Formats: sequence, C-alpha cells, structure tokens
Amino acid sequence: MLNKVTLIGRLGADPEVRYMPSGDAITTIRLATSRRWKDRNSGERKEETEWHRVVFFAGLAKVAGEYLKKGSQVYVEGRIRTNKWQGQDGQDRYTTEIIADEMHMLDSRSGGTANYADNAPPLSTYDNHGAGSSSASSAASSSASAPAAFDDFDDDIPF
Amino acid sequence: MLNKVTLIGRLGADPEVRYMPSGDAITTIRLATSRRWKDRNSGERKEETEWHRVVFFAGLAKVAGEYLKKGSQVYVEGRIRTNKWQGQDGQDRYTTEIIADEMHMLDSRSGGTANYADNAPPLSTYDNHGAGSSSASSAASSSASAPAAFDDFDDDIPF
Amino acid sequence: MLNKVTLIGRLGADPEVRYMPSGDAITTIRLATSRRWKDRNSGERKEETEWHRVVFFAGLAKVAGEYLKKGSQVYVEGRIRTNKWQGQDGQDRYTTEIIADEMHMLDSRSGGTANYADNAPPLSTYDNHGAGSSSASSAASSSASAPAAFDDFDDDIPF
Amino acid sequence: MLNKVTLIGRLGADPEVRYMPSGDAITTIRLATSRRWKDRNSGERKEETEWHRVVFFAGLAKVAGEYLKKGSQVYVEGRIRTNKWQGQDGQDRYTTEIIADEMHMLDSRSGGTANYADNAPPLSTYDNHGAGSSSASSAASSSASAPAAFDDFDDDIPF
DNA sequence: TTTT
DNA sequence: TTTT
Repeated sequence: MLNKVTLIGRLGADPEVRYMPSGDAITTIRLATSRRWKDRNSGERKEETEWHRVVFFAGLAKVAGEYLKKGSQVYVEGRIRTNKWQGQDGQDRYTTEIIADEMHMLDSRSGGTANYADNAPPLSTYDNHGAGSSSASSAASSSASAPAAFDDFDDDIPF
Repeated sequence: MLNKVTLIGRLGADPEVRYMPSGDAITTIRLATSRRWKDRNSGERKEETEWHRVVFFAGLAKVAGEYLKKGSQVYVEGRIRTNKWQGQDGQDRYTTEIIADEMHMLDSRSGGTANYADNAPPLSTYDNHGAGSSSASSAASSSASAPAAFDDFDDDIPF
Repeated sequence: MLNKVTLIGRLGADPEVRYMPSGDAITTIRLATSRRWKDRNSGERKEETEWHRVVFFAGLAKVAGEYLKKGSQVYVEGRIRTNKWQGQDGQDRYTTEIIADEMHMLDSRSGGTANYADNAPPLSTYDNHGAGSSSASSAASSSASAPAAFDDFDDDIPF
Repeated sequence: MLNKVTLIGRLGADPEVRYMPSGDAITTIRLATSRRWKDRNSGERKEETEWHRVVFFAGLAKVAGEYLKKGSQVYVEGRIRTNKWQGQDGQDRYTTEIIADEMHMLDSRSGGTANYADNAPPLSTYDNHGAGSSSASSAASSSASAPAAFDDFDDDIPF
C-alpha cells in the first residue's frame, strides 16, 4: 500500500529539536502550504493556508534542526501518521503529522533567513530511506559540523 | 506551494454519500494503508495500518459512491486538509482528511468484490482538477448510468 | 493508469517560446536535476546530472515563457511522453519529454536572476488541469502583464 | 533536486531478467499507461497509450522477475534516466528509462495471470532505497524461494 | 474497519 | 547547458 505526502512550503517558526535517550535527534517543524484559486462564481481570488506538523528522525533530524529556520522554503516527502491520545477529560484526541523520509532545502544562495547561507551545505536532498535505528544512532553521534551532514547521503546503486 | 497526497489502499467500509442542497454529492471513505518492515535489531516483521478519511466532491463523489465498495483497492490523489471544530466541552478539536482530486480503481476485471465487475466502467482515472462548483452541479445532475461516469474525464490539451 | 513525473531543478537556458496558428504558446525548457550519493564501497562522493526536456502548453506556456529564466529553480509536475520520429536515414528515433501540467517557481523573493523579482507574481502554483484548447486560447490572448498570469489559477471546489 | 516518476500500468510482456557478473539481477519490463480524455471541441473520447521501459536492480529485480507477468498491474516509483549511445551509423541516440526504486504489485488475490497467486508474497511494497551494491549482492545470492523476497523489506525507523 |  |  502507498501512503505518500509531498509538501513544498515555508516554516512558520524555527525547528524544535528534542533528543532520545539513545542520542538520536527528533526535529519537528510547522510547515505552511497555501493554495490560491479564483472562485468560478464570484470571480474572487481566494487563499487558504494549511499548516502541517512535520517530524524528522535520525540523520534527517540533525540536518533539519541545523539548517532550517523560520521562513525557510523546503520540499518534504513522507507519510501521514495519525496518533491517538487522551485529553485530560479522558476523551480520545487525534493528531496527524507527516513522518518525513526525504528533505530538500529550496532556499538557494542568498535565500531565506539572513545568515542561512553561512553554514549551509550544498543544495541537496537528504533522506532516511532504509535507515535503521542503529545506523541512525551512529549518524546522530557524529560531529555536528557541516560536512557531517553528508553522512546521510543516500548510498545508491552504482549502475 | 505544494500539498499533495497519494494513497493506495483498501476501503474499510462502503462509501458514505451525502448530498448538498445544490444536489452535488459528497462521498467519504475510510482507506487503510499498511506499512510492513523488518526491525533491524530484533529481526521481527512488523506491520502498522494507517486509516485515512478521504473526501470526494462533485463528479468524483458520484463515481466513488457508485463503484467503490468495502474492500475495494483504490489509488487516490489529493491534498491534506485539517478542519478545526469544537467539542461539546468547548475545546478545540482537529480532524485531518484528504480532499481527493484524482481517483483510480485498481480492482481489475475479475478482482475485488464478487459482483463488482458487472457494472464497472473500463479501468480509468477520474479527476476533479479545475472543476468549479457550477460545472460540478451539472455533472451531478446527469444520469447515473455507467457511461455517465465518463462525463468526468479530463478534457485535455490535444497536442 | 498513472503516469506522473515530478521534477525540481534548474533551467540550463532561457525558455524557448513558439506559437501555434491559434495563438497558443508552447514553451520548452531544459531542466537539470542532479543526484548525489556516496559510493558505499569506495566512499567517494558522486554526482550525476540528468537533463529533462519539459514542454508547457497554453496558459502555463505563457507563465513559463515570461517568468522562467536560465538558472531559475522550478517545480514541475507532468507526464512522460515519448515521440517517435524518423531521422534522415529513415530510421526510427525517439524523443522523451515531460508534458507539464503544473509549475511552481521556487526562486523566492530575492532569489534567482538579478531583476527577476521586479515583475514576478506572488509565489504560487500554476496548472493546466482540465484546460481545453478553447479556454487556453482565450487565456493566451489576454494581456501579457503580470496580473494576467492569475487567469490561469485553478478554479477550485469551494468547500 | 528531485527527479521522481510514479507509474501505474500493466506489463506488455513478461519481464526480462539478466545477470551481472556479480550475480545481481537486472530486470526490465515494458509498462503501458493509458490516458483517456474527451476532446472539448469535437466531444470525441480519445485514448493514448504510453509505453515505459522500467529497470529494476538488485533485490527489486529479483522480486520483479519472479512475481510480475505479462498483464500484471503494478505501481512503480523511480527516476528518469536517459542513456546516450551510438547507432551503427555513428549518430547519437537516446533511450529513456525509469530506474525503479519502489514497486508494488496491484493484482490482488485472483488477479492478473492465472497461477499468479500460487506463490505470491503478501501484497506489499518493495524498495531499493539506500541499497548499496554490496548489500544488493548478498540479497541477490540469497535463496530464490518466496520468503526470501522479504529480505528486501525496508528496515524502517521504529518510532 | 480493509487486505494479505 | 543549470546549480552548489
């Protein structure tokens, strides 16, 4: 079965980074996508903004936490997950989020936040495909300098 | 900005069809997508099922309501929309759904529910791209026989 | 059946715009996507650039021809089409191209070519879904000023 | 940059499987996707079939070679690659293919070819994300029995 | 609640 | 031929 989401939008705030006991990072962002259309009857232009909670794990979480900022434009690919939890009143609540497995920063060169380009890695795509928790741990414990981000590059089939 | 979802899954129940005052249909389905993986540490196979609420409007709603059944396998493309509403306790609640704009029945000929193939249209893709509410209304008021479904075919660029 | 391509890349040259007898524009771009990975055996970083021929029709062709430039970063969605033709030697040749039905300029505000932002429309998505040649013609004959680009906005379902 | 293709279609012939000196399989299929639309001017229904050459490597190649048959319906995700080669006349030729990194068999239960269901694995998604050539080799040398196919399941992040 |  |  397929459960795939692709988003291009901007962060409404800086990323939030938390850490697991294992040392793995978990980064969460709020991403806005807006849709514009012209009402066929009234002819009015309309706009609607949708906010998405996007969660990154392991190596992706590190890169997202380090390089994304409020206002950054980003491409995200992942899957929908809805979590069930209980409110204080004992009632079921649901929260839907996007579990990201691919991320691509779209603010080229001077783009985005002022000092963004200072430590940005070359524009490229990061992903989590096939990453297990063990290798993720080792990635998470590697150096936080910019080149370390490249540890997450996809080892691909060399044909 | 981009907000796109693609799902391939099976219906957990027959579609629910409601009608607007204008006569337009609104069809809702519950779609299951499951994900299987092997835990890298324990080696165990795991499986997780995600349930999606998918909503179809206008011409798509008609086709979905007519041809999809509990257990049908379907491809859906659309966008994420989260609705905010108030519970009886006055607290904010959120419901996330997929607003479909393309649908593709995957139960081929002999496939799916027993008597499914009897009145199924040729395997094809239906979509709502660019459909305004007025044209949608006229589609909704057209005959309910199988060929009518074709009214929703995308008029495409003839090059 | 589904035949969908999504690309994010940069133009290798300015767009080429041609016109049909009907007045409709046809715009073609060459789009580079590059893939980077680290070879698992040698540990070397590798990079491979793929060039795509992307074709826009009707209203999309106008917007693409007007606002895209060499070096622009763009999101394109469309379908694969392979054309068969005959070389001078009488042998069959094949050319594969992407017929775009959605386009999204990713060079934000300050981004892209120097004077790009001067006449750029608000960042948004253009599409051709469901556009027939007749409506396309009328779009093509509308004024070429920036606001005209909005004529191509998707009329969407107002629920 | 992003270069992504998603196809749902049917095989025009049985898969072709070749083997690398390393023992890795390479499987190629011809996949048809068809598009139907109604001409807005003439009102005629039209149909166009596009044929795609899809190539699978490593573990995916094994599964594709074993379980797909002429007529099978399949979901494929991958990237576009155009190869340049020289005809006998010394002229450059180009061949475009889809390098698959995910595959999903859509013929449920009784679907597709007669004896398909006999040895089919549970309906699921196979992928090559992040597979390097070394791990691919070991997968290729594992047993060819049905359960072996599960070796290719995505080890995913266990949150 | 589907399906394999 | 783009870009980092």
